[in-house]
Amino acid sequence: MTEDQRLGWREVRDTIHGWILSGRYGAGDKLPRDADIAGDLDCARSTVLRAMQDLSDAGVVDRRRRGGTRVRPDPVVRATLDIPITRKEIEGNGGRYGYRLVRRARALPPAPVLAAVGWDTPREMLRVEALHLSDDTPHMFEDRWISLEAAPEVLSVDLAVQNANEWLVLNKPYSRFEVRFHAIAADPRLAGLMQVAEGAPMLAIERTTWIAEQPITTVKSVARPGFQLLSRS
Amino acid sequence: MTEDQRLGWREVRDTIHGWILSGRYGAGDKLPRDADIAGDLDCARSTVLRAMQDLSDAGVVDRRRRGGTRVRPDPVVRATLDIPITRKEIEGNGGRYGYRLVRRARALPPAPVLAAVGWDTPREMLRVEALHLSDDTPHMFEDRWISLEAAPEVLSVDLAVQNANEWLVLNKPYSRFEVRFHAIAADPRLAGLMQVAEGAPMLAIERTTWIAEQPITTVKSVARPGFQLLSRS
DNA sequence: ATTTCTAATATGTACGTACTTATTATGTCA
DNA sequence: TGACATAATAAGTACGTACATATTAGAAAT
Repeated sequence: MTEDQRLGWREVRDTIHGWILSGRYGAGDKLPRDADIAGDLDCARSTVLRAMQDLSDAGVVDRRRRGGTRVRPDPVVRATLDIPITRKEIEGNGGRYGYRLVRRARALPPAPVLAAVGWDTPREMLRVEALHLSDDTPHMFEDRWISLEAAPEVLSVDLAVQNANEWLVLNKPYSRFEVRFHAIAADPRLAGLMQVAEGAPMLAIERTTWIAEQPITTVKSVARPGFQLLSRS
Repeated sequence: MTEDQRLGWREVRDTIHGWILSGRYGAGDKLPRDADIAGDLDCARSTVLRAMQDLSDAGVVDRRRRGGTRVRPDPVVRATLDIPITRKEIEGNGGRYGYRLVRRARALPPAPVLAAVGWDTPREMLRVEALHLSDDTPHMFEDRWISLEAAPEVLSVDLAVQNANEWLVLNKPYSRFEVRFHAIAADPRLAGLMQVAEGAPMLAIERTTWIAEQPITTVKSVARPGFQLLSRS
């Protein structure tokens, strides 16, 4: 009746993590080989491997093929956060979703946009500005630039009706993306669009997506004051 | 000579992801059983399992034990971001790290702090305010509350010398945490401490950690203007 | 019709083997 | 001493089997 079951990979992970937290292995120290740990804990090497891969994903240890496993010298807090489709987020909070196209124009991207997509020379892109509304009050403003090379079909989409974000999500898979978060002050135009005081602090989320090194779109979304991004566990 | 190797789990993952992106399986659709996919793609079920678990982690599909695998109806962008130890971040950017204790006092936590740690009734905590400096200019200000039940030893640490964050990282492992990001305006006191204009927009990062349902600490860190959090891939 | 039990089923876990691959020692030659 | 090839090593991948476990569909009972 005593709990003498074999260890599962989560238990193995927590055991190893415990060794690190207790100081038995400090920052930079080399851990035993997977095979030896497996022997000590009486489980299969593949179980230790799984445990170790989880610790590696969590940023607790570094693993290299012949170099073994070491405790990461610079512990980080690794947060995973989900950025939902704005419509879903609003509807999930019980709001009525609304969408308003503010601007749609072909234009040459300015320097910050070029930097975001990683281009040296400007090439014409489609610029789309839009407001997402929750119960008719502004929830988020987005200023988006779309590559006409990666997504020429977007020119024939009626963006007054169809939300550019959702069209892209459905039609333009990406292989790589980058997200930045920072705080900005509402300039007069943004303040007017979002119906907030000029200079109000707002959370900006900048996202860029690529497919095979070719940029698809870059977007700066600015959220309603009070908006929070949350990540648990 | 023709590339007729068996598929690896990443290739299997990308193949399945391709089915979803191409619309062959739409939002909410049920995918074939792992075993059938394994048969179709000529690989082991465990390889499909691995691929599927990756897609599940990435938020692309939902898996349930007897219910099978379905395409997630609400695609999300899942970003993983590393929040480094402030000292490491400053030193990594080539700055000289400095630390200044602003306040250290026992106090009863106000409502927002109670809400963050999940307490109903206030119990005395240690409040620590500190500035992190890069080359003597303010980089980040933190307002921290530490549970005296979870970490009574902190009372005997000289926080004028030792940074509370680093002491906690080294001495108080946590099992669960929560992070929030939002934008705030600098109030007069914060503006003075951070040497920015009153009302300047700043990125606030609020973190709370628990060990076995017992809160350890909650901290609100406010970063220098221009500070960005970045997440790739 | 509603609840409760039971069986079927798809994913999840664990194991052990065989083989691959990246990386690091080390040993040889110039 | 340094450059370069070579061998040793530890993690990574793939597979197949056996079993565990959650969940759901359907049958049986109320």
